[in-house]
Amino acid sequence: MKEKEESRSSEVTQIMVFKALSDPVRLQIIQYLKRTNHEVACGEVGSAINISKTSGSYHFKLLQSAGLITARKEAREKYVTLNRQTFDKFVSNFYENL
Amino acid sequence: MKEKEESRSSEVTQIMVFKALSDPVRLQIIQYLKRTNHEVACGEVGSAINISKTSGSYHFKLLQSAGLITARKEAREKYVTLNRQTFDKFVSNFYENL
DNA sequence: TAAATAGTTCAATATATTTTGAACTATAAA
DNA sequence: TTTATAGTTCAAAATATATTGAACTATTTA
Repeated sequence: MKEKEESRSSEVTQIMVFKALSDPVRLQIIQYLKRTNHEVACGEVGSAINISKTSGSYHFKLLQSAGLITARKEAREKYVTLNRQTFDKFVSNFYENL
Repeated sequence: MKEKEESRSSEVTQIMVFKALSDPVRLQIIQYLKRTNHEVACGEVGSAINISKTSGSYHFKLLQSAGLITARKEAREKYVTLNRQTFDKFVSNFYENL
């Protein structure tokens, strides 16, 4: 039987994931998202952790392309949330999958 | 009761660990070390994955300071091995510990 | 001793990542 | 319909990482 295709949004690699995780700003974003534990607008996160919107935009995009967050655009705002699947697949099981 | 001190070799942080893991050369080193599953000299790893000794030296040092490998110097050679503890603490349990 | 081997250090270069502000798009509110 | 808000894009600048070769230390072998 054919392997189930990961409905990959343009291919996430192990390195993309670790690179995304190796920045203090992005770690703060992730912590914030885990704490709130529900969709939040980028702007809310950004002001909570005190970064410019430009910088926020950069970091959210990077987290998204690493598959660590999913985003939904509603009108003016972009709501983001953690994507557990990627953490499970690339982080928690990293060693075993090596 | 006082917390047990992590006999830390000059403090490993979450970010150091992820930074160390977000490079293709270092991932190859780690894969090699996991496969061999016992002490190996840096030179052996280096030639297996085809990198210069200077580059090897750089990457092994970085992996070491991130606590991902431990090293033992015997005469001319430096034997390295993976340090499971760091993987467990900072990688496998990353999400839970956030 | 001389030559070879394993690794480190250094400074230079190359490359990648992050931050910034200005200009932009799209939606919402006055 | 102007003004405000949320977010993006761009190019420039700042900063951080990685690669290189030459010179080095220490150990081993001839």
